[in-house]
Amino acid sequence: MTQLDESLLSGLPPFSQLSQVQIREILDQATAKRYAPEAVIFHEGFEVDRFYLLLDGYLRVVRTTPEGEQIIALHISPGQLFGIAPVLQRNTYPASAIAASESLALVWPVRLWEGFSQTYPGFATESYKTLGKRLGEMQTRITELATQAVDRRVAAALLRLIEQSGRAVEGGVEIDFPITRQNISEMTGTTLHTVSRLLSAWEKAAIVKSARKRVVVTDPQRLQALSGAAR
Amino acid sequence: MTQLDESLLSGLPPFSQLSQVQIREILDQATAKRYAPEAVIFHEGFEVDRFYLLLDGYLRVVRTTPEGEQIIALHISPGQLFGIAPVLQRNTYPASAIAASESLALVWPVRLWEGFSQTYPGFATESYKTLGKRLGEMQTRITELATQAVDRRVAAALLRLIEQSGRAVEGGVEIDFPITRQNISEMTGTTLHTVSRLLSAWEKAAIVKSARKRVVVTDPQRLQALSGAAR
DNA sequence: ACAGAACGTTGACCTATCTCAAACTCATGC
DNA sequence: GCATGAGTTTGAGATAGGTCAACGTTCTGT
Repeated sequence: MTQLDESLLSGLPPFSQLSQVQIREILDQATAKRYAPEAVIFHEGFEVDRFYLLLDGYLRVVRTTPEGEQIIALHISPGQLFGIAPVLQRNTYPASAIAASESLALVWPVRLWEGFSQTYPGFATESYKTLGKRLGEMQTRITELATQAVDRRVAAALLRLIEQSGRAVEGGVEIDFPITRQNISEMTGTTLHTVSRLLSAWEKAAIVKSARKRVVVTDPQRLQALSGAAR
Repeated sequence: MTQLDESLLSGLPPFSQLSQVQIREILDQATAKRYAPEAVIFHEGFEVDRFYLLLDGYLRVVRTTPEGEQIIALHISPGQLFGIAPVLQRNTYPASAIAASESLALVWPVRLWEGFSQTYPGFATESYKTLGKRLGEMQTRITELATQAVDRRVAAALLRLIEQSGRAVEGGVEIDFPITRQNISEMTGTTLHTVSRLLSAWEKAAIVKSARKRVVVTDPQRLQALSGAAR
């Protein structure tokens, strides 16, 4: 196992207030793990035994209905803690995490959580912030699902994706991981067919450009307008 | 201002591990406040300056869309902490709280939060648990909104209501606060018309009995079946 | 006791979106 | 380099549930 470098963590919010020595301690207790696309990192309903930090790649956090339909609760981008169910005093994961692209994460056993939050200033605080953001986002999702038409929801979802995990390419911003029509439909509570039709229409209107598993937003302005943005 | 009695808090989870003396301290810093039905307790987007414990009554936690539509995120029943945005390091409330019935709450200034969580064992932990439950519930809502038909969502919403705030009456369980068709539609992302039609149909089928602002579930079994319950 | 408002019901119609179906296009592994 | 399957596109038809409209019922305040 190669020694991990302190610079991996020093810039990240949960660790930014810590000394080199402290970061070293934290790293020495971590294991680095690599996940292939579509690999399951943890399973909904399973005992919470680890918590994670995503170093590289992207994850989908997914719930599966009794009928086997999936819905994507949120995406995780590099630098974020995830699987932080321990903060909430939960002992099972509320959703599954699946690698959307080749991903690299640090992993700690859950028994270290308590110590980390007590010993390292900012660590607990940052996790709560993360949680607060996610909660807010979920509330927004609920509001959208309850009140907005499909086209708006899809537009809003795409905007959120390029916001959180966009990569500038010539002619626009690309979603930085493989994403299918099906995936997008699972984020917005619709069908892949409807998503396909919308993307086709928007491609004709030069708002997006898409190919198999790839989406580039070329005109965020117009997309924003389509999302019914209130600002 | 009348002196508050320790027994108000001693049975409640956030305080159950505390001594009489500690509970006294906490109470002495609290203000009791009464709210008429439809009174706004705090406003979405406003500066977080207090946190609350509901002693009696029921609240709706509500978000308003730019278009002015409301959606009900959750209900608060007696004994629950609410307005606990400080846990999440937020400085604005993510939603508004509105009294559904005549309600009574204890109120503390937000600056006491830190001290409470550090001084009183179990206080912080319980708030996290509450949060964890709400997060889980929200995820369930999202899943439902994204995948279930309206009748199932309404059935599930009614079941949740009688679960969390049901009162046994002869012939069934009644939702213990005034609730309109409009309210139910705001919980489920539909219209008051559709809710009215569903309730009418279910009344004919002897599953519910309802009157103006009142709903009694007479056959939870059948409602459960309608909700597409997976257990 | 009455007027007005708030809440609820019901019908007719319309349309956004889902379902079903078929065909097309890549990418991958053998 | 070809076959297979995963991902995507597009059409036609069906329908759940929203919209519009009108009316009924119960509560509230004066």
